[in-house]
Amino acid sequence: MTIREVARRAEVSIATVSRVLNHSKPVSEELKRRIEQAVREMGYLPNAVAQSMIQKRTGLIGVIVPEISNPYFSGLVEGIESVAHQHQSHIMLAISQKDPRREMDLLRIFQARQMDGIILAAARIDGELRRAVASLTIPYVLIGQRPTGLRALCIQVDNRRAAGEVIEHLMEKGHRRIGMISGPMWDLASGRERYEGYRDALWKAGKTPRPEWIAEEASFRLKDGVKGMEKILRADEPPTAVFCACDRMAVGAFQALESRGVRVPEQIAVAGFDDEEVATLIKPRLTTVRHSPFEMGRKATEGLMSILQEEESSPDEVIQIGHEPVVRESTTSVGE
Amino acid sequence: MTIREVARRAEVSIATVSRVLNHSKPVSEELKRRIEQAVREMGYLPNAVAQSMIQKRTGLIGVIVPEISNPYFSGLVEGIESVAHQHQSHIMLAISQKDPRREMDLLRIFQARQMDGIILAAARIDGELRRAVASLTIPYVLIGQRPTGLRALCIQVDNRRAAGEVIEHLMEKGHRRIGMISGPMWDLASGRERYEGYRDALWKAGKTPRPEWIAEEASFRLKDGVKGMEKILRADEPPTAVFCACDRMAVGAFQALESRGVRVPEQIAVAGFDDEEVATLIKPRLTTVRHSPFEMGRKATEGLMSILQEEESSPDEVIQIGHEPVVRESTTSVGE
DNA sequence: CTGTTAGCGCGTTCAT
DNA sequence: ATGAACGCGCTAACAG
Repeated sequence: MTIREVARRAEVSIATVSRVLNHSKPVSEELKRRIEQAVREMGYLPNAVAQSMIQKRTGLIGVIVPEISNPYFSGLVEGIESVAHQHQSHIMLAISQKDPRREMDLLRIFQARQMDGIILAAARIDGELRRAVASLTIPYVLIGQRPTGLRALCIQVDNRRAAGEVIEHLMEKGHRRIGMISGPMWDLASGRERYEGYRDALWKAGKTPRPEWIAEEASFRLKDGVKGMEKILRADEPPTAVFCACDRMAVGAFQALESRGVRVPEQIAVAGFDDEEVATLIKPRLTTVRHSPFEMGRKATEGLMSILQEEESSPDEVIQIGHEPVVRESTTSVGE
Repeated sequence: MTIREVARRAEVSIATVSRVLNHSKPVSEELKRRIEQAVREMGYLPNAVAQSMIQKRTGLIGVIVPEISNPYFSGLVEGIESVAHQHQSHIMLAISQKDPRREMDLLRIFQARQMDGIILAAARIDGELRRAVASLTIPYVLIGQRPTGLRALCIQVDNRRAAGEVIEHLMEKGHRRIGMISGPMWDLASGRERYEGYRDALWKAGKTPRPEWIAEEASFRLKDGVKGMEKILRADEPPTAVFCACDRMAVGAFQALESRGVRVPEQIAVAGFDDEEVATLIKPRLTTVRHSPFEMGRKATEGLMSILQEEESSPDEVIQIGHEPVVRESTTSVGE
């Protein structure tokens, strides 16, 4: 079923059919009628692959995320898709499982497949992957981090500042011994930034947290929160408040505290990060930082689209997405 | 950057370059060496769009889901992607927002874009959409439902049976007055199936639930669970156990019960469906039905792939995905 | 083994 | 306003 068959049926040339289909040039009412009828009768659909080849535009955005069963990334993808849809574009979604080699492969594949642009939300962009990104020949946007020495549009949350605000909140509540359950420092860039925000906020207040108050776990899962809190509770003089790198770990921390009979927030205040749905489902409800992965996805895609339209090269810009501390019952206590 | 330039640089014909790149025909070591060197030096990448056009195979699977910020669908997509990846294929992901018109548009677009196959996880497939699916010219797999009069491969959970098992569990616990908080009957197909499983299980046991024990809410969200439970509590003689169409609604039911000082499971037992992560995070932990959206995605894609390879037409088969009731503290009580 | 050529389906000149 | 012919980048069939 090609344009040629439509042309034959309508007894016109393929050029005329193309003109009617694309409204590219005026065509007499008579021929237009015959062509539209033929198209309708045959249920003809233009081959988008052939169109892409000529127009040198696929209307496809390549999206790489480490995982998707995680509200952060699914929200991100939903934001991306919504803007792509507005621009008549579609997304090719690939899940890297945090594997840098797979991420590099995907960059190659997306280039070969002539994506109009790429949105990369990799766990960490450095080493070989950083070089691969740098040598990309198509427009791209980075999510969640700003790799050094890479001119690019980056969309991220100001993790450092947001974490600092949580710590300030805890200090206002009177807490002086504040610990943190952190994920791996070198996995997600945001992990390290949240730790630095914690550290610097204390530092600015003239405090230095004891090493025993800081648990650096192997991943960001719930069980790591459990382990982290258990570790912290073993300190000679445990902290009165603990900041967790993400809500999921905070839930784990809750569980560890509960199984030891430590009450939140009366004995230990707990704060998280991300404001996932679970933050309002557990008791006490969790103080955390709200931000919008959906909005990040939107902004990233809008940025990409404007690059595509204006034919700009990489704008080397960082767009910070808004965040907002949300105070709930898990930190209403006043420390010592 | 085309194959022609590579050929020129290696001083061979484009056909020879193609042969080396695709290992399709033997080429002398000498030429092979020169070509591979040229490819490396130029960083040449074959244009996958041009390849698709010739091979009549894009290596692309179109995936339609109503939403993605929902563990069910993100798990599904992750399963699909994992198998697609094994088969060197990629996925084009589209989010329909449950809009049947958008779903129909997407079917057209996916056909125009020459997808190798389509996986459709629509909320409901009927009316115009059902006709659009039926007239699809490319292989497809349906997720979560079995529309009448449609020969197709369908992957689903046996919602009826699973819901029945939950009810049986409740009856074994001694419950005789069992209610249900259901979502809209005509939105998701699974919603109705779960209700029917509930109804039939009671019917088989010779019981007929009172209408006041059944709350049919407008959607499957948490707040609908709250409303549903409030409604049920207004009954003259409230049930001693309530089955909820999904875990999220069960959480809402928990909240409604808590705000009224009704204790779970001592005064009312509550069960859910889906075994989302939250089921183990709330207290008491939720009795529910575990099944694997990831596995559904895998099975769907494997089915699709075998259709593609064997050139079979629609196999008109229903594959039931395993499920397993998970009994936790929310139903440990013994009813009256 | 290697090179030349003919399309894949379509948009777009260029004549008419 | 319309049609014939070319080419997008590549693979495959055909010669040599």
